[in-house]
Amino acid sequence: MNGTQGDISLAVSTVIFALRAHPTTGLSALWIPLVRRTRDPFGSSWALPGGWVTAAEGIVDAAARNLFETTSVEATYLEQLYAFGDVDRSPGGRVVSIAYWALVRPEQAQRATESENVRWFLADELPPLAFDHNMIIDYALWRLRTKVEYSRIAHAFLGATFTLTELREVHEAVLQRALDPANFRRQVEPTLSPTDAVVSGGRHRPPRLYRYDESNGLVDNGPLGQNTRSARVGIN
Amino acid sequence: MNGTQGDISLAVSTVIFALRAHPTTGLSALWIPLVRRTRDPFGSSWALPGGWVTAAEGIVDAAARNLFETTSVEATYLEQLYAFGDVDRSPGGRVVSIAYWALVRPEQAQRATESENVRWFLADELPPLAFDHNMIIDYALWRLRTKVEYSRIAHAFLGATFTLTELREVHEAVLQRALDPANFRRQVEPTLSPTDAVVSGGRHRPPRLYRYDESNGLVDNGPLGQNTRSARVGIN
DNA sequence: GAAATAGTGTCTTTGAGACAATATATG
DNA sequence: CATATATTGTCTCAAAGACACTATTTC
Repeated sequence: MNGTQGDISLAVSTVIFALRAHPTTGLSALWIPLVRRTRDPFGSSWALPGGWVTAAEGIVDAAARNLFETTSVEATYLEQLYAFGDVDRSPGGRVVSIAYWALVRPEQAQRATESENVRWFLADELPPLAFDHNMIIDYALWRLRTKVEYSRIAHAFLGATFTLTELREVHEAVLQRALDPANFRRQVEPTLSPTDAVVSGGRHRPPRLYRYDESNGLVDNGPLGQNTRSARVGIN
Repeated sequence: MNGTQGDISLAVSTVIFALRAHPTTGLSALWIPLVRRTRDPFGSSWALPGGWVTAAEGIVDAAARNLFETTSVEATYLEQLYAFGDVDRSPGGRVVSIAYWALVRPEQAQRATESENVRWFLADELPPLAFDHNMIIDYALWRLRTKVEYSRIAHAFLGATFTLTELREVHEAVLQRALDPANFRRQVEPTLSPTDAVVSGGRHRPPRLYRYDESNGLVDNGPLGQNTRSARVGIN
């Protein structure tokens, strides 16, 4: 038995976050790549990358595939955000969209090169987008900012090793406020493993490099932990 | 343009929580109504109430409708839980289910009378259920228990006015541990409005009745607040 | 006034945050 | 040794929790 519907289309869309310098302040800030639509509805508007779910793939796989196909990016973290299913959210047809949000590292972000159809926008300065995509991004931003405060999600923006200042600057970029270096250190250091290496070259005391203690996951999503995708962090 | 799929069915399922006395301890505990399946797959197994999403209704409306049709219950709180979309989660067909969770008050819970096809189970003592419904319930339980600690969601189990002991017993039932009455009072009292009424009749000092300060919502779901359904609490 | 729950007071511990002080590189 | 950031130390304040104590009703 296959239900009485069949005229509902199922799509996925993904809010992709990466950190880059803010054009005016120079500080690290959140950016999002958007794609230009080529057809109606909302022809030529900017929209979240996404596409249809095929029968042969799970929804999280569909999100990862669409993410890569539209932006050439592979995410280090990918989590379901929310399913949007109001009747009138897509003019001209009934579409239920399952939204995901993703975090990518700077190297990956560079792969989503700007083009006629892909452009990066500051997460807090978006133009009006197609469909309900402004609302979806608002919600993803809220979730990211909330989650940075009670989990180690910030790690997904960084490589395998990092200094405490680098980690702090990720938090500052996401939360949009300065954090006290001394207090920040005391909060996160117990969850980290120091390495033997330091970063020399600056004209000041060289900071130590840390790595995450992999024994605990990045985020506690309860019984759903396994449904969230986290790329393995390189062995070194 | 309608996508390249069309062989994916979209369903909703809802985890309904109500409080009732535990059969052995007598304390308040979480119960869930389940429905017996009548067809394969999983014929005669117990399953979450739910059904197909029709093209004419939003997904949250579909959840509310299925909830009522299968159990005669109207929820005071209804929130989206998660979209489950693994390829193999439903033998014999591709089904993506959007799960919701609901809280109902005791009066409403009584409307879901036991029958051959509807039975209430203790949330922590469930038999093996159809599909991935055990996992869905585990996640709903986790979300409820997490949310009780940082929001006022417990209110959805109670009427318009209540004593602090009644509210504390809701928290205790959900969290499965005793809470100190004095400390509990100090934590929640600032969010409540006292009424002039007290409850007399017990052979002890009569407790005051409180109502919620409606100026703040039950839960902060960020930019999605409006997508969550809360029944209005009666004026009195 | 005995019993039972309602409600208040108080002490301890813990964590967050502000901010001073010390450490160690480079040039 | 001047500079700049790294790292440690210390103080204050607020919230959580344990638990003693007082208040008010019914029987």
